[in-house]
Amino acid sequence: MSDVAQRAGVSTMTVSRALRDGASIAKETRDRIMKAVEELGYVLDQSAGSLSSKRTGFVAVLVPSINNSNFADTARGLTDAMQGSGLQLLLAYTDYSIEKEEELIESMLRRRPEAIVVTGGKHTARGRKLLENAGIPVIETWDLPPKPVRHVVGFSNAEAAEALVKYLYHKGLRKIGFIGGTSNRDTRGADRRLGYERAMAALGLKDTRIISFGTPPISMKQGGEALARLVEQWPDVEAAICVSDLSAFGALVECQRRKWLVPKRIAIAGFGDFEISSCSYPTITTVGVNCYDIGKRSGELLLRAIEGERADKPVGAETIITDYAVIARDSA
Amino acid sequence: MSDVAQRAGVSTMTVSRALRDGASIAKETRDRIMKAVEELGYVLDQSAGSLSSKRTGFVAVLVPSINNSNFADTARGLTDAMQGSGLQLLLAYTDYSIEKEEELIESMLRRRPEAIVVTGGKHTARGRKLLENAGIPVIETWDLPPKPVRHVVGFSNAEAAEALVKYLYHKGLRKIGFIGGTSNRDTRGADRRLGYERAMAALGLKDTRIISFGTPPISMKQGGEALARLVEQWPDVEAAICVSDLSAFGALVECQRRKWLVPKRIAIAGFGDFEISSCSYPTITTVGVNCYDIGKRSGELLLRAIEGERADKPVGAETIITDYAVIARDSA
DNA sequence: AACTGTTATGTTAGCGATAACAAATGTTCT
DNA sequence: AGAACATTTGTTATCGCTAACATAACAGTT
Repeated sequence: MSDVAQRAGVSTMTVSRALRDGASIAKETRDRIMKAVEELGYVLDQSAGSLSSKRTGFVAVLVPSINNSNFADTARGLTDAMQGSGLQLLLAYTDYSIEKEEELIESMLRRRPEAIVVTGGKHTARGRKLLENAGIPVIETWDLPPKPVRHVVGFSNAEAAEALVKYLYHKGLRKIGFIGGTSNRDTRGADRRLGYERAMAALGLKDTRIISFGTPPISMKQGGEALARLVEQWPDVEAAICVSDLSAFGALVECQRRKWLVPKRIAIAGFGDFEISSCSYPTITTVGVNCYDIGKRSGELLLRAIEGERADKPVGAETIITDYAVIARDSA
Repeated sequence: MSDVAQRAGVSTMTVSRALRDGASIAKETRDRIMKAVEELGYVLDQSAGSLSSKRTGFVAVLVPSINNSNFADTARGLTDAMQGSGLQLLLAYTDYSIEKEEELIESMLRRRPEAIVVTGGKHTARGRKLLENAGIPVIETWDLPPKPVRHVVGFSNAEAAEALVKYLYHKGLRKIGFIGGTSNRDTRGADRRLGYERAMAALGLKDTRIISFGTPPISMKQGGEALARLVEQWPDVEAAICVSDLSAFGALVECQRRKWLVPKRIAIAGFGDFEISSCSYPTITTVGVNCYDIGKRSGELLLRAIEGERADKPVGAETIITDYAVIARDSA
């Protein structure tokens, strides 16, 4: 930077001002500096600037997987919301493990992000403590934790699954099964199963039919295999709710392979409104959950929260509940 | 850090050493320091450390879209390769625009990454200059640029598309069409179209049948619509090569909707070997391109390159050509 | 002309860590 | 015992930038 300053005949401070906006600087001087910058191919060192200004411009984001288009959409919503704010996403994926999440929280905090967005409300004890003591806005997404760390942008996965069960019930279906992954690593998946069980009980349907198969996130192929197991174990099953649209599609294809008509022989429903559900044949009934919106609104909240911190007026803990809706299509 | 030092009765330098590995420090002292760290909830400030050590630990990665599972796989390969190296991905997406890429290259370079990975070999003039003068290892992926900036990990999209045309030809198909996006923003898509045209010419098939529809990346739905246009314009068409598996699936579903048998009435082929192609019914013939491997091998190359820079022995420009293979399935 | 206010630039002192060297302590060997 | 070396810890000086304040230059007001 001092090279640039020398070339433009000013001090480094003036160069620094020229390279940011909002600073008071004569247009003529700025032009001269920009010319020098261009000639020397100088690129500002933001890591040094961050240290001095105590503003890194980072926002840490932890998602279970980037291969999941739902979370990719959330990340896109976040990026879009932060457009023009000078903030940059620091994205990492936890692989659906809260232990890995703990590690990542720590390594993210080392970068001194100005806010952190995590997926879900379940963390390791130490992970939670790290978040609480981070001294920056924390947003938990995709869930409604009973005891949030601070801000929340999400919805109740259990409630959404309940709504889906009720929809099927109104369609006259009674023998409804649920297909999901084995372990409880995927806490949102576990919540959906819980919602299924609660709704079944509330509707007076005593016999639950649950297949737990495959490590989350359960794939299309695994969805197909899970369906096979479901109908083998309960040949009378009339409908299958799948923990995600991917597995629902796998189940649907398994039916096609068997020449079973969907929803006549068996109804299929998914979760998440992935693109595939509106494009498959038949189209898949699912629960739309506004993934992009979760990101977008998290981003907006986070901008306000960062602004608040900076002005020494922290915003109170906010909980933003995002919409979900049963999307009735052809498969159920 | 000085708080920790005081509490442990040592200097900050000793704390710094305790928090990194490989430094010579007495086990007893380290334990005492770790205890103080734990008690105070101290988290190392890496942005300060980076400035001092001139090592940020960042690797910048630019992909067209994170919503595309192919690129997500590449990102996963990169992450996996860098596991344990202390390097962290700084991921951003260009939205298939080289102008946006230019902006992102600059904003990434401000963070002083130790290497940068970009998708494709086509950049704006300024973008290219920034990469050339960055003074760090540069890897271009997913392509074989005629004049690479430095390292390359990829394959020829044109050649892969040619192989697919030849496969269909050997199956006895002659009236082969191509479905892709409109603009040339997606340079890999354009390369695939080029490969299609070259192969058709080489096989003496004069009549190309090309539908350009939708802004890349072309979706499932658009794939369906594109197929409709293709058969409307050329009712005699026998096969459709789609620029990606997503559009191929859309095309396949459009056929199902019309009660057309695939591949009997029309054969369908995709590109990329997305999960859906092995799960749909019928399964989709496609070109597998080892997305994960591109990331993994880029990561490994990048580690070597960073190591080389550090030891002041820059590694020579390398070009790693990854495999692709026509995966014969049921749709063609 | 003297005062006030505004705008543009410069000066100084860090930000929080680590590199490089120096010093202190302990260990081994003759 | 004293030299030679290894191991552990401390000291000092940055890293490249920006905050905060100081100063200069100029315009407007009385």
